[in-house]
Amino acid sequence: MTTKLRREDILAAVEDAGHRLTGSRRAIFELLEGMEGGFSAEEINLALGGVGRATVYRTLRLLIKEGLLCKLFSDEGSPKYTVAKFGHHHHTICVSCGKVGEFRDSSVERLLKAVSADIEGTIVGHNLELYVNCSECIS
Amino acid sequence: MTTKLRREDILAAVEDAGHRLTGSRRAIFELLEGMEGGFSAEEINLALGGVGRATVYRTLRLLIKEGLLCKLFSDEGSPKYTVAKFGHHHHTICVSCGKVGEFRDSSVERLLKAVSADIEGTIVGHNLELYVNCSECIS
DNA sequence: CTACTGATTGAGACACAGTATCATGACAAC
DNA sequence: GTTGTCATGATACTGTGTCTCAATCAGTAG
Repeated sequence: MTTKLRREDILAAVEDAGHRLTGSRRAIFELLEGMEGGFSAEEINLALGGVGRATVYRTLRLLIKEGLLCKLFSDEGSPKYTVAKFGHHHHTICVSCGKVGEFRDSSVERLLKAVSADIEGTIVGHNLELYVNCSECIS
Repeated sequence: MTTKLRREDILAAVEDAGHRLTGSRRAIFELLEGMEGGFSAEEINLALGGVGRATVYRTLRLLIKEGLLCKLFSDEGSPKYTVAKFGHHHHTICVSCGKVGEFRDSSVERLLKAVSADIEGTIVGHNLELYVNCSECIS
C-alpha cells in the first residue's frame, strides 16, 4: 500500500483553502511528493537550504490543518510527519526501525459505537496506532 | 471510574524492580497518589520545590518504564502524564478542557485480530485515544 | 503593465520539554 | 558503622517548535 502524496493534490488543496502559492511552499510540496513513511521536520530543513526553518514548520503546520499531513509523537525519538493520502486512516509504527505505515479499517468505526456506551461524554475523534515489527525487521 | 494510584502500589513496584526508595522519590510518589487525570511534568516540579527538575523527569521516566504512568502527546499544549491504574487501558481526552480519562474495553483486542490480516508485520502493541467532549464541557 | 495590500518570508531570538554531566550525598547490604 | 553503588541537584545543553519584525512577494484591481 503506497501512500505517496501528489504535488497537484497539495497545490489544489492549499489554493482552495485560500493560501498563496509561494516559491518556498512549492519547494516543500515538491519534496513531499516523493516522501513515503515518516520523516522529521529537520530532514526537510536540511534538504531545502534556501527555505527558512520557520517557514518549513509553518508549512508543515498548514498542511496538517488542511488534512494533508499527520504528525506522530513517539516516546522514543523525534516527532514524525507522515503524508495522509487517505482522508481518514491509522498508522503502524515499527518498534524496531521506526518505519511508519498507513492503513484504513472500517471496523474501527464500529468499535467506537460499541465503546461509546462506556464513555462519559461524546466522541468527536480518535487516534489508533499499532506498534509492529515490520516485515523487513522480522526477516 | 476513578483512576487513582496508591502510594503503596508504587513503592512495591519500584522496590520490586530493584530501585532505591529515596526521599525525592517518596515525595513524588506521595504527590502522585492524589493525582487524577492528566498532569504536566512542570506541575510536579512546581509542587515540589526541594526536588530537582532532572530528578522529577528521571522519576517520571522510571514510572513509565515500570508501567505505572503513561505519557500522552497532543497536538496542542504540553505532554501530559497520567496514572495507569489498569494494566492496559486507553484514554479519552476532552478537546475542550483537556481532561484525560481512562477506559478499558476488550473489543479493542478483538478489533486487532481482525485488522492484523491487513497489516504487513506482526502487531506487538497499540495505542487508542478517543477525543471527546466531556460531560462537564457539554453542559 | 502598474500599483496596491495583505499574506508570507527569513533571520534570529525565544520558549519549552527533556537529557547529559558530574561532583556530592544517600540508601541499603554487610 | 563501613562501603559500594545508585541517586541527586545544579547547571549546561539539545532538540523541536514558535514569536517577532522588517523586507518581500503573490494575487488582484485598475
